Order: sequence, then structure tokens, then C-alpha cells
Amino acid sequence: MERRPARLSDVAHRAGVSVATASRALNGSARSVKESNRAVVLAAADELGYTANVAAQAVARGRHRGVTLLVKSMPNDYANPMVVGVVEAARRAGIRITLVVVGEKSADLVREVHAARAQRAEILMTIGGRTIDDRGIPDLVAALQQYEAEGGRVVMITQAGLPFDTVSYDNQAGAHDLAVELLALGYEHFAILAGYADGMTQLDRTRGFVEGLAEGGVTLGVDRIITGEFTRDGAYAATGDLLRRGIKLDAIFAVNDAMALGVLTFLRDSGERGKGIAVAGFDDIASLRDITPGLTTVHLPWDAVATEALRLAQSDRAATPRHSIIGAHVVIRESTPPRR
Amino acid sequence: MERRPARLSDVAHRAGVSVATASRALNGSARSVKESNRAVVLAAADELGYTANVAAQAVARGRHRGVTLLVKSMPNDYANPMVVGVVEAARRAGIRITLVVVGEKSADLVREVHAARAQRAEILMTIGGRTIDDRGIPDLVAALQQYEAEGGRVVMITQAGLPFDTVSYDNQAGAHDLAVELLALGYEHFAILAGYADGMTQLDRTRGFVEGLAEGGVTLGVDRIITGEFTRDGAYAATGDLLRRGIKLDAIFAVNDAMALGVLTFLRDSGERGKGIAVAGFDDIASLRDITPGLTTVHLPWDAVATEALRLAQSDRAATPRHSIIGAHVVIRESTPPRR
DNA sequence: TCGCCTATGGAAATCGCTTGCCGCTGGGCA
DNA sequence: TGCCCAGCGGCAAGCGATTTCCATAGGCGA
Repeated sequence: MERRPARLSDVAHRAGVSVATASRALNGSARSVKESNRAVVLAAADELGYTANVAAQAVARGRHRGVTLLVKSMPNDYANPMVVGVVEAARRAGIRITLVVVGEKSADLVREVHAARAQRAEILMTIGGRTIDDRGIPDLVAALQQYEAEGGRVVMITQAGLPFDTVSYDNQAGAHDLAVELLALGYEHFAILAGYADGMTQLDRTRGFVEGLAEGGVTLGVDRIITGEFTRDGAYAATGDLLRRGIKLDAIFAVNDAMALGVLTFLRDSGERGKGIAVAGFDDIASLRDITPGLTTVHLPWDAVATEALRLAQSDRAATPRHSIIGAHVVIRESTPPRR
Repeated sequence: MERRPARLSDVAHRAGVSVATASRALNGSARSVKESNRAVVLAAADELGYTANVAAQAVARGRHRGVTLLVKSMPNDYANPMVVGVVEAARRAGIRITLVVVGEKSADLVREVHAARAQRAEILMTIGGRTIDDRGIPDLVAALQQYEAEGGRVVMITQAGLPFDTVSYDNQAGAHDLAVELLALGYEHFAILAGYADGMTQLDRTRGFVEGLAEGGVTLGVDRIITGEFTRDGAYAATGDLLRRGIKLDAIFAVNDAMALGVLTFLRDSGERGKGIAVAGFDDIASLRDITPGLTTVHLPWDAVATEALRLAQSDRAATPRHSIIGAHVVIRESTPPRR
């Protein structure tokens, strides 16, 4: 039993070659190594149970391989499946992930970008939306551009509209399609729980839904678009307010599943269930698969998003930022039964 | 705008001191630095936006700071909240996390432990249970011991019984208490959906429940302990089998919430709901907070577990492995209404 | 047979940082 | 006044890899 893990020099020594050759044989290089040497090096490495020291490689190469994942506030149903998706995709690709959870403020994000610069991280991915009037965006963009100028690759997930490779899902089209489907089911009187007034994601979903209704000839009054907390509890409270207004209502669209759950729960608690108010959400989070009634929602393909993000990150950088939009599709369940 | 991130030597130069002094001023050290020097170094670092290169530090120190988190198969309701807990706890402590998802086989785990050795990772945490007769355990223990002998710290979460610092929650006591409470509510005829026959976690829960019943004078026949898939769908199917047997039954304990959900769903789908069969689970996963009926379960304190794990990891190593058991408490909800 | 080019091995520089060791300084004490 | 030692700065040697550069050995056409 060794006193310390094997180093490259141990492998080289055992194989009877120089460390340079051992390095070239083990950890890819443009230079070729004679087949016989390669074999003996590989054998030696295997016998010693050698694994390269990533930190040393990072220093020597001047680049830290792997993905650094910056996530805004992890314990959040919405970021969570995204992170899982990326982690899984990375595992399949044999890539290590350094996970950094940053605060909500974009200044925190900026700080971490600079840290990643210092680490000379190869790939930087961020997960998380932003608010429409975020004052910190210019700083963030500057930091990321500096990072890219130094040779890093950035891929933003969710947060579209910045000059970097981005993969997002189509919030607007998804909500649009949902509206169309609900109209087809016979609903006529809608309300939207739109979440925070300034969230880009929420805004896109709200906008898409309104457009979808408009195409079907239904105009939604602004008084039927309720802003408020982007959470289950916020939605729970908002539903109460909404019903107390006594307006005609047969369907509520909440811009995410957690909120939709709040709506459903309120309807149940208040005994309004069965009075024919349908509910739809957005995200199709796995944990809600078994609620009663099944929730009509828009499914987001987390896997596809993550896979695409990794693909972008590993491809050569394009002259202009690329933007992949992964489609989202509507899933109709019992929470929106046909009305006719 | 710099062409490359600032290095320590840049800071030292700007502050007019040697790199040694700069290093000592910035990145803690036993040696003290005169206050005036420290101030000027800090100022210089700030002006240059300096952030230490973690990889270089790792190489120089011969230790990689931070937590390396080894998780068995991430996309799994059960591991997930645990990971979130650790990630959050680490964030509060200002620690970086390297997240590695390994396969189910303990050989995969062993490989990653050796990789962590090579990285000279400071803290290694594993999340995930094991099966009772896992052939790979000796190898795993050997690898981890080697890692510790080289100065690393290991903390195992969930997987108790190995000679390393461990933090787990008390599956057996939790299930025991649950049984006691159910008896107090007036239930008499039980069945257990026990999951895989060889999972340690499931086994402990089953055992605890049986003991709790026994204390109340209820003996559970082995035919009422059903093994099978540790999943929602497995439980769904198992419930059907169970009911077809036509035995007297007023409560089903599923060893995790996902399975309990399967039971509830089956009861609903088959119209058996309302016939008075109560359901209880284990885990109290957040996403089930709003299902109907509310699920009686055993709450696991993820935060506390994660915090404790980090505390253990950062404390000095004890002569003998420590084992923290975090209590789990019963939460009674509507899925188990009082019977008398 | 000679010269040149390609394939390949190895010595040594290098990456950014920590730290052991040496040496200087100045205050306290005999 | 002289000596000792604590306090602190800096030189330089690593840490474990990669990579540049030089050297050697064949292969091949003329």
C-alpha cells in the first residue's frame, strides 16, 4: 500500500521512459509515441493505478478542463432539473463538473465569472433567468467577454438575449400553443398568474399565452393578468384575491407548475374545485406527475437542453453567438377537461 | 482591459513586496505579515481584481481545498434533496464543490475515490446507500482507507456501517415511531411495501416499522411484507397484487414517498379510495407537499444532515470513526385519518 | 553514398502558487 | 552597552503535470 498516489514520474520510471513520453502516451498530445512505448506506459499506469492530477494539468496546460456550472440559487424546482440534466450529460461525456451556487444578484455572478477567469476554466455555463431591468447586466457581459477573450467558452442556459452562445427553450411558443389548445377545449374566460412583473421568463410565457388567445379571438384584459410572487404560496394567495373579485372565469394559467399547484391547492381548500375552473402550468416538473388532478402544462425537455449546451460548449466558437431554442410541447391532463 | 487575469506576482509587484509576502497576506498562513504590508497588498489585489488560481494552489499546497461530492445516480428524488442540502451548506461556508456522479456499481465509486486521491482532494463526501451484500464494499473501504492514510477526510452520508465518519438519519427509529403513531390512530391491519429486498435503507425502515408494531402488540406476518421495485411504479403494481389477495387491510406503509405515491395513485385509479385504506410514506419530499390527500410520512432533515456532514469534515479527525444520527420525525397528514 | 525530412525520445523550462530557510531589524533584558 | 530572540521579508525550491526545443535514428530519392 503506497504512501502516496502514483505520479506521472512513477509511471515513467516503471515503464522505463521519460516523463515527457509518459505524458504524451497517457494524456493525448499532437505528438505521436511509438506503439511499443505507448503500450508499456499504459501497462505501467494501470499497474500503479495512476490517475492524472487534474490541478497539475490545469496549471501546466494553463487551462482547466471541464465545466464550471454557475447556478443561481439551487434549491429551486426550476433550476434543479436543469442542473440534473447538465450533470447527467456531463457524466455521459466523461466531464467533471464544478458546481458553484451563486446568489441572486448579478454582482455575485460577476464575481464568480472573475473567479473562473482566474481558474482559467475552459467552459463556463450559467443557469438562471434574469430580470428585465437588471442593472448588473453590463458588468456581467463585460466580465464574460473578458473571459472569452482569454480563451474561455461560455454557454448560457435559459438567460437569452446576451451576446453569448445560448440555449433556451421557447417559453413564448410553448405558452402560445397552450393557449391555442385551451381554446380548442372550449375555455373562454381566462386569467394569468404571471409571477414577478420583471422576470424575462415569466414575461415571455405571459406574452405567448396572450398572443395565443388573441389568435383565437379572445382578448385578455390587463386586469386578468396578475403579477406577484413566482411561487406556490404567492399563487395560492393570488387565486384567493382573484376569486373574490367575482369575475367570470373558467381557466387559470399559472406561469409555472409550482404556482399552478398553489392554484389547485387553493381551489381544493376553498371548495371551489368542481366549479369548473381549469388550471394549467408550465415546466412539467417530474415531481408533479402524480398530483390529482393531473396538471395540464408545457413540457420542457431538460435533457435536450443540457445536451445541446454541452455540444455548443465543445464545438468551435462561432463568429457570432449562436442561439439554440429547444421546443417545448403542451401536455394536456385532467386539470383542463374538455368543456364541450 | 487585460490580456490575462492578474497573477499573484502582479499583485506583489504593484504592492512593492515579494510574492511570498503577497501570498501570506492574501491566502492565510501561519506566518504573520506587518499590517501596513497586508493593507497595501490587499489594496493592490483589489485594484487588479485578483483571484487566486485554485489549481495552482492545489498543486503548491499538495491539497485540493473544497469538497468533492460523489453521488450515486443523481436524477433520483432521494439523492436530490441531499445534494441540494450539501450544496447549500457549502455555499454558506464559502466552499467550492466538485460534483461527480458515479454509476450504481461500487466499482465505479472505487474508481472515483482513486481519482480523488490523485487530486489530493481534501474532503470527500459520498451520498447514497448500498445493498446489503455488495461484493464491492471491501474494495471501496480499502480505497477510502488509503485516501485517509494520505491525509484526506471522508464523510459518508446515508451509507452507515463503514469505518468512516458518517452522518445518517435514523431510518429505523423513524419507522418505529411511525408505526406507534399509526397504532395510536387506531389502525390494526398493516402491510409494508418494502422495496428491494437487499437495500440497507429499506431494510432498516421495514425493521423499525415491524418493531414499532410489535411493541403495540401487533405481529406482522411475512406475507404482508412485500418486496419489489423501490419506485412509484413498482409500488403501484404491488398495491394491485396486494388488494387482489383480499386480505384484511387498513393501512399500507411504503418505505419511501415515491412508493407511497404509487399506492395512493393506485387506490385512486381503482376506486379503492375511501374504502378506508390509509397510506404512509417516508422521506417527506418537498414536492409532495401538496398532493391530495396530504401524505403521512417521516420527515428527514436534509439541511441538518448536510450541515453536520460539513461540520464533521472540517473538524479534526477522531481516533475512531464518528457516526452522527440525525433524528427523523413523523408527520401525520390526511392520508392516515384517525379511525376512532 | 549523401542530404534532407520525418518520426520519436528526452532534458529542461514553465505554469502560478506555497513554504522552508536564511538573514535583517529592533526591542527587552541583564 | 551588548546579546538574544521574536517578528517579518524575500529567495528559491518545490508541487505534478505539459510543452518547447534539441538530438538521434531511419527512410528515401537523386
